[in-house]
Amino acid sequence: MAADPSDPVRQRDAERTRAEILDVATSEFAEQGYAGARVDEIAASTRTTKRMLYYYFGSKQGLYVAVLERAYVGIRALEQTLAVDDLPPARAVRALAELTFDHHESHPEFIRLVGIENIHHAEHLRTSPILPGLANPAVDVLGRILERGVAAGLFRDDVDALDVHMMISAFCVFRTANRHTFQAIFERDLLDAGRREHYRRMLGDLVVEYLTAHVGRA
Amino acid sequence: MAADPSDPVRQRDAERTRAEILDVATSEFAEQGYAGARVDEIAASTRTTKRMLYYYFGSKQGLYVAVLERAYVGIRALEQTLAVDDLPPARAVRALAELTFDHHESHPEFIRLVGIENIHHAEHLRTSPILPGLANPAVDVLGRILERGVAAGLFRDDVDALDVHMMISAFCVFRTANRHTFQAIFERDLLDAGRREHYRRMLGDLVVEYLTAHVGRA
DNA sequence: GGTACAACTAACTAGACAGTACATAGATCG
DNA sequence: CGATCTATGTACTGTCTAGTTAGTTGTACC
Repeated sequence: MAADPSDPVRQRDAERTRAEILDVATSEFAEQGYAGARVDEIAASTRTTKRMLYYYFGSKQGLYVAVLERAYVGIRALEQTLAVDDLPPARAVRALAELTFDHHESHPEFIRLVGIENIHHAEHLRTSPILPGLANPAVDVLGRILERGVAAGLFRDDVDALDVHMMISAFCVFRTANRHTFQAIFERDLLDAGRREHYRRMLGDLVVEYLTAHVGRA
Repeated sequence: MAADPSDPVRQRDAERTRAEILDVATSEFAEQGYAGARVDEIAASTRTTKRMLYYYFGSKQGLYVAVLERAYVGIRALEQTLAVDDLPPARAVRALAELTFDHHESHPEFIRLVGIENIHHAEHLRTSPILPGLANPAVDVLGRILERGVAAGLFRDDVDALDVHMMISAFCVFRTANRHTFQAIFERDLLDAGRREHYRRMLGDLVVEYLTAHVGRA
């Protein structure tokens, strides 16, 4: 539906047009994959035309990279709201894990984009000037929590922040990313609302039990 | 390279041709995704022509479903070799987790196919007449181990086999599936040979510590 | 040794797709 | 109130791509 006829006085607004294209492109790429997404389809779902898409983003790939960048930047901004430095270590890891859990659950399109990007060996992510160097608040916070936990003799010391981040991500990403094959094969919907608390606690237990195992005993 | 000229006497062999097409299609689909894979490209990497591909599989989608079916059937067959019923429960779960770990590490194209299938909401998997009903040896074995563990008072009783299977899969799938974005962002190769044992032990610890946490104490 | 069917090939086509040439209209500022 | 630049729209194109048409050749069996 290009050029909405119910809006006869077409206002110019570069930022709005850009943002609208990015919104539509995000869901189209997340839904269809990079190769499966259609530039014409994205343009048609916009109040503007395909020409604008090339005007602002240069190419299909340019648009895709812009979508990826915006998605990552948004998540990193959210991670920065983390304030768990006064919680005891075990409580803090659990809080962080649960924040990741909640975030991934409410941003399935981000998870899908990451999955798609992995299919393409992260080649687009790598070509982005900003993405590879983006700061990682969650991992930094995790690093400080682990330090405190190890210093207090509560946590094991043979893992680093990246390992624990990987554990948490793996659980949360799988639940969203592999939902469909899991349901088709096992007839269990991992995102069923009734199971949500179960999995949330399971993740927290998993991480905390692992970190505190056999420490101070034996 | 259709019609290899170094083989002047072209032998007819339906099974070989079929299998060769499936081999090539498996890597092409795993590498490029469903929409990104090119039928011409698959045909060109075969000793036969595109027409044969349609002769045997009807359509691009038919070929893709056949690839998926063969991949799943292969894995299920491998899972059936599991024999851990005489090991003590904790040892048995660890063995099963490590088998999944090893398997996923050595079959990245299967992991990729599953990821691709999830992008498409498992619609192809669902249309397959055999895939949704395929038996699941790993989950059955896991169920028996958990029963033994709970009965012996060693394991917690608030998880079922599917939950534990999910935990194990999540860890193993993430390591392979998200390898590229993880490396691009954190500069750590999750499949680095030097880290392999670390992650293998980490997975075993994770699952066993979780299952045995607070049981028989408190 | 002929016939019938399965296995196979080459060349083609219609439609889809990313990308573009060219024209024009709103905003901004003198 | 005109010059100029930014934003926008229409209509088009060359190429790629899944799928097909119209056959030919090997092989098993009578």
